[in-house]
Amino acid sequence: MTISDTLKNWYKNNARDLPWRNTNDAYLIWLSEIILQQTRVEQGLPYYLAFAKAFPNLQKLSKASEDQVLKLWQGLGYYSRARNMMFTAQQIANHNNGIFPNNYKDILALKGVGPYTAAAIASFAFGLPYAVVDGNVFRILSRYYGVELPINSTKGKKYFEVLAQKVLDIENPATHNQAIMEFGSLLCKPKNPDCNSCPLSDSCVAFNQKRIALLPIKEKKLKIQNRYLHYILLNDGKRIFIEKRDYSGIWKGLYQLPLIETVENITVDNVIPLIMENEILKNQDFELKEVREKIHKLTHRNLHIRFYWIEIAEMPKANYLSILCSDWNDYAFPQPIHQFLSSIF
DNA sequence: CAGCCGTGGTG
DNA sequence: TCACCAAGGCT
Repeated sequence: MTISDTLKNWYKNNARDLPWRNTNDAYLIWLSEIILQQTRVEQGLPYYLAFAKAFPNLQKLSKASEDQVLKLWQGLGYYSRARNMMFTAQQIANHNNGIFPNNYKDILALKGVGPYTAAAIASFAFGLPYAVVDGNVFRILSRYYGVELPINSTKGKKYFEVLAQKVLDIENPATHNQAIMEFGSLLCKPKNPDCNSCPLSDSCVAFNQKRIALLPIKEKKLKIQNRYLHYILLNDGKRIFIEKRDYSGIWKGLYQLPLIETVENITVDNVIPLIMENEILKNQDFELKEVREKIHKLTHRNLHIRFYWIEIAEMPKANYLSILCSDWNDYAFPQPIHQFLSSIF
């Protein structure tokens, strides 16, 4: 019994029934893999179902509007994935006769597709012998073989790539890849792995040396910085202003309320003059109805967000998109803004 | 290549 | 509570 045999045998008895495992359609497999990047199955599943329904094939996706795609992607995070997916769909539709590339090199060349996703698509859709190396694989291999190289170092990544490829069952790459990831996801978990029922524990270096909790090793901690965002909900009873974010920084291409960003965490009283200086409220009478605060934590930022709910007699002329309050949910908003608007309207 | 890019679950 | 981190990739 190889480690792959054990994993596949375990998988046969423990696999979840997931929709992208019941198809050989490269488009649907690609869609699922993009959605699942840095995303839990439970979180990505409803998005996959919605996308597969709205865009059952690559042609349909290639003709979609960016706003439509971003609206479907709303709440999933890492919004560049959605834009890269559109770019790739259009490229394949327009320059490759709509035919999804069927070899590793060409799959890897697609925008938004890196080594992991290329190996996943190549093996699941085309049965090609490429080992996936994701967070699960890092964890399983580092524990089973007792590898102490940091998984986020160049040296470590290279080492685990080679090791994963060596362990791969080249006769059954698709099943092997599904099995090793499912095993890592359900049994060999980051915390409290179920070593008591693990079929590999006898020969697992980390288990035998009681170092399960110490592996895999990850170096460096990223520093979390603060940002201070002041969003203005300007409302005349019928309409509000919104705008589309640009394609730099967070929340690329999503919509937001008129924004003032400050370098420091200044008080509400000190923000009011800034609001009054803003083009949309210059020389206007307005009433500040309510201020709400929320700290929105990203992986690498703490966003200190304040919403200023301002009532005004008549919407001024301004370089914003004026929409009906009742239509607010037609637009893709970042999660904190979506939650705020959802509590208002 | 180190920093950037979301959201939500977990212990 | 809070650090960790999940089927990573881009620049």
